[in-house]
Amino acid sequence: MATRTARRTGALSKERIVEAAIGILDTDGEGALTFRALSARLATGSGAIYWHIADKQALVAAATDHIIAGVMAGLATPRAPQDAIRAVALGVFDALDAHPWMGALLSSDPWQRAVLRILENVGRQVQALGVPDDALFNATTALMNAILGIAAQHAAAARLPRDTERSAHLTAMAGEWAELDPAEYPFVRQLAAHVPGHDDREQFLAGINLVLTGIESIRERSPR
Amino acid sequence: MATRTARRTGALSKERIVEAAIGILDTDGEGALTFRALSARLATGSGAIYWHIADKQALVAAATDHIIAGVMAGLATPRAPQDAIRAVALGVFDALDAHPWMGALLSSDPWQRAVLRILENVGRQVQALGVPDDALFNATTALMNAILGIAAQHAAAARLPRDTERSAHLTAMAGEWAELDPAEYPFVRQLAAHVPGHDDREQFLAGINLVLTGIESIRERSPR
DNA sequence: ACCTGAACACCGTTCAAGT
DNA sequence: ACCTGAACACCGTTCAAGT
Repeated sequence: MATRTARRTGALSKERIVEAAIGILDTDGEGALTFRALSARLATGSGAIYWHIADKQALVAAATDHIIAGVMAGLATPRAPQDAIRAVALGVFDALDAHPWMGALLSSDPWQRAVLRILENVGRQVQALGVPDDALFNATTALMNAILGIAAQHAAAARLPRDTERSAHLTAMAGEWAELDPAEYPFVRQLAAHVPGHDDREQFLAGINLVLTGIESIRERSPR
Repeated sequence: MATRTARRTGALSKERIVEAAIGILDTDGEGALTFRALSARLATGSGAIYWHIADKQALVAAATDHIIAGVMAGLATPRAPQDAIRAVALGVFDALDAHPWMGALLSSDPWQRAVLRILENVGRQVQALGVPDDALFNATTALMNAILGIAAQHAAAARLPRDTERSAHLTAMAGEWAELDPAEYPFVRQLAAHVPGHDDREQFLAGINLVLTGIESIRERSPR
């Protein structure tokens, strides 16, 4: 009887759990992901989830990995390594835009699976760029810092609950910045004035390009 | 009667609370900082703290700011902007080594006070470097990413409870890395082989220098 | 083997009541 | 104005019991 496993449109599985978690995170934010909410959505007991996943951290890590794996698989692979690196970076940027809750994990756990996926992809391209072995680690880390730095910014934005509260928080922050002692914080105040008008994505790409320029100049310095 | 305010070696204050919090965080890690533990250490009621500080996030932010402010104040200011930038970066690095729990906040809240302090300091030096206005923001952000990237790494390390558990976790992680499919993760595996032997601080400084090189090459490209 | 859901051991935060 | 500490409204996780 094949109906046995189909009792509830298929039994619980790690994949089903991860997909449900992503649904909650995307719709209601990271604060809404609790084992109670998750088990309600899956029409199961709250303890059942632990049969398939170790704990909450593993759950969020699996959700993040699920999305990053999809991004990496869907990437076009351009001829030039520089373009490939930009493609990876923008892929992560756009994924963060759609799933800002990933920022918290990506920027706080440097050795988890999703980060290793990005690292592998970036590292290979840096290698293809002809960067000498002794600079390979530094160059790749600098690019990862640029990518994960934007993850941190999305994480910060994701922590603000809802749109209304979000804009309230933003204006409160802008007010706080304006009140910074001009004698003590001239640079930050000058920078803050430029923030409202700028395009995040373009800004991010410019940061990646700056690091690429730096890597290039190292390569020129020690040819072969 | 002057004895009135001295009832309990001085009344509660934000500063006393922050210092007690730092004590707990340094000794027992971020997991140990609870309002119950904190109020016990201060010999007060758990609700009393809320009279002086808004909530837990504000408490950790104040603790981080307290330490970073001290670091920035104690900095020697070298002649060359590059040296000044390196001094700021290493100051933050060493503070993170002594107080790894700061990593979580520094790497996750880009607009909090402690981060603004670092940003102000770095930004001024980048300006002194003669970087043109249109590249100023990018150059400073790239340096901040390098500094806050190391904060994230310290945060990850700080989350591991005690030394015994820590080394167990590290070997478990090394084992996990070794088991990564060699066909899928050649770069990560190659990099992992180099990790055990390397000096964190030196590595960090090399990353800062790479970004400085990149900034230099931008400056050369568009003089004045 | 897989699932249930009550129970456990915590949290941060609030607030009526005190001084 | 400042402090007390019980109470509230949650959490993640465990585990005896079921199928």
